[in-house]
Amino acid sequence: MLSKRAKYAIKTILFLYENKDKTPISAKSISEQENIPYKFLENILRDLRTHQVVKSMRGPVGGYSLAKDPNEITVTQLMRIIDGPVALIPCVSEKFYESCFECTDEETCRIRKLFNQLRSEMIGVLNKSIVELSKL
Amino acid sequence: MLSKRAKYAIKTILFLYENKDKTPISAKSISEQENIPYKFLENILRDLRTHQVVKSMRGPVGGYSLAKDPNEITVTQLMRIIDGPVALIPCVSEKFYESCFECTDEETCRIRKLFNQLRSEMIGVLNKSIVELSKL
DNA sequence: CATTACCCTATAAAAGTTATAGGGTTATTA
DNA sequence: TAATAACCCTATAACTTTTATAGGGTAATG
Repeated sequence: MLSKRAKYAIKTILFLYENKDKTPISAKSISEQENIPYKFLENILRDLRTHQVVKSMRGPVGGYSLAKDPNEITVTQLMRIIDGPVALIPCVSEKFYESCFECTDEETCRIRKLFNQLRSEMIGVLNKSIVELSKL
Repeated sequence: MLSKRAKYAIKTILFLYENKDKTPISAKSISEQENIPYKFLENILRDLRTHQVVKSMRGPVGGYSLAKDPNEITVTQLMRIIDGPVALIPCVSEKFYESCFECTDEETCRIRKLFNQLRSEMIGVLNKSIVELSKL
């Protein structure tokens, strides 16, 4: 399951994109309009900032705006930043690989083959940019 | 992420299928050969039995065997029995639908559209039978 | 220089995952 | 017919992750 954190992150980025003429937008404002607990949102925004998806301005009239071309921001990226691996088992993850100690041989593991194929298909769907997502 | 429970379930069913000439097979034997904690396995087997994927025989020389044609047992089924929904958000789940109260309108929600498409693709990959999985 | 809004660390409440404990019941087979 | 092997069932413990909340610090605008 997608975590609420990740869902909030996607909603936040979509919101910033669709209101990019009004930026920067305060966390408080995002929180109210998207129904995201304020302090929880701040925490998420910090992650997004660390990963340079979002940039911030301090002081009154400060707030957040996208740090890069929205065509370059994908759902996959956001999921990886917030939730970690897209893959359903760690031994087929591209960015967060870990051997799963249950299986003795990765080369012949059928479960691994199936979930590797699954990961490919998932990324095919999720590699949509925020611009594309906005048009759905 | 796939839970260990689900992974154990898949391994168990695959094991029963590939040793179907020797059935019934005791939980103890499965536990040892597949490296699954015995009591945990019993618990998983109970779920599988309840859902008629597996049947059991008591007494000495008792154990477990597949309750139906292995061509009819799919990975999707096992995942649903053990982990619940395949979908990554509840509002697009076929078997475990729940409205996600964050979004106001399901019809227009773009996140929903994307994850609905994702679920379709996932099921396309995961609807493999144990027989097919065995051949991978 | 007061206000607004971002910034940061710590921690708590709740839920989910991964088992473990301890015993009860059934059916085979010696 | 009794010992034994194996399934059956409930409860709960240990651990991790998720979902926040608290409380204050820091920068920049008007």
